[in-house]
Amino acid sequence: MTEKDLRERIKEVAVEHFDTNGYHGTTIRNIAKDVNCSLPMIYYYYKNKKELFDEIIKKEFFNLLKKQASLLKTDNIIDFYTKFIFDLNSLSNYDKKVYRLGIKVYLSFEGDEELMKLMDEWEKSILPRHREILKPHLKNVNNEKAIVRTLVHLLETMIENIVVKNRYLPEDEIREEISIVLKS
Amino acid sequence: MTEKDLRERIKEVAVEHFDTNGYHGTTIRNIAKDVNCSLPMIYYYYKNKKELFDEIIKKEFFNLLKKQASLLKTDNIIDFYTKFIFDLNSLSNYDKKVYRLGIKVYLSFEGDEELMKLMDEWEKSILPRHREILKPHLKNVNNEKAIVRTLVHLLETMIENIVVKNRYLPEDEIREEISIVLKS
DNA sequence: CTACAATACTAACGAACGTTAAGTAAAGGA
DNA sequence: TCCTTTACTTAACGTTCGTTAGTATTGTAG
Repeated sequence: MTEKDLRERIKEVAVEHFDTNGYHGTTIRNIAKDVNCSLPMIYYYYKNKKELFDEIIKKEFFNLLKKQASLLKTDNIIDFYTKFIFDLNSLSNYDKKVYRLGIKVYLSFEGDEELMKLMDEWEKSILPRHREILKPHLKNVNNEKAIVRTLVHLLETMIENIVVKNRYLPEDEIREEISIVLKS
Repeated sequence: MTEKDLRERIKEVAVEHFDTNGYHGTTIRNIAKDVNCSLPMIYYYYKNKKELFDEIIKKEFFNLLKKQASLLKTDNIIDFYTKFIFDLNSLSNYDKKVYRLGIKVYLSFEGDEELMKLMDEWEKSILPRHREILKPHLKNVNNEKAIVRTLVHLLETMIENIVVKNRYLPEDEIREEISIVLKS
């Protein structure tokens, strides 16, 4: 029965349900059924539905973001960003669903104010971080700020395509688009 | 009491609720309360909850898209796209919420398979349409396809920023980003 | 004035929800 | 051997949900 830690299994199934049916569309009963455990076991490991959801965003999603943000970068900036996006294609299904859920909260389609505040803080860190990465490569351009902004916007859509819409983006298409922005 | 058509008022309040709380988080009772009518009146004008939601997407959202897509275009392509995006800032609150709901369905965060299919069809029409618009302006470039794709991706993020995240995007920032892609 | 449709309401249905009370089974240290 | 802790169960609580049956009110055409 306890092939895997039950607490973990509950979370995995919960990700599935929250992703497919949304917070309000997800029921503890259905999670318990899929986990093949009794209903109160969910409450044994998690205080309530909201805490289960929060743990997924706060731990799973932000861990994913941090792991992704700490990727080593190559000296070729276009290679770096291409790889950064392309690797999302091979994220595990679980990670993709966690990511998807996170974006849902990021777009304020779900979650409460507390989670939204976490997202806002994260968002504020995005532009400066990429500006730092791109700084050495954008020395002799006058519209550096706009280029960074455009690139970040472009990255966002590509992430959404892969993670949210579950599309496969080929490496050369990613490279083409990034090049268009960075070689302007 | 009947200052405005009740059927219409129900739909307006429904947009508000679906937008804020999602499909499953929205209750007919709360809609009725905000409309200040009795609960069964909702069922008098709409078959059920799903039909109310569907009408918002099928009629309101797609009308909005069509209206937007039929905008007259200027001879300057950068002006055209800048205006196209910038004008979203001054969409009415109701239209913004309808748009937001539509994007939610577009990203398959909500709605059933039928609605998703409508979205897929719409999505397929996007690239060819912009390719047609851009064709005369991208004659002597070899990566025309990639540029169109990049532009559409960029437009998507800007739309999301304005409509979904409810940010104000200044005209010059929009113009800068579009120029970066189109002048490459 | 009357009859009949359209519009509105009160009240309630059964089902499903989040959550918890209360108890059992197993395990491990004293 | 007893006792405490951990892991788990059945059963039920009260609430709210979508939906509808049944009835009253209103507007209007004859």
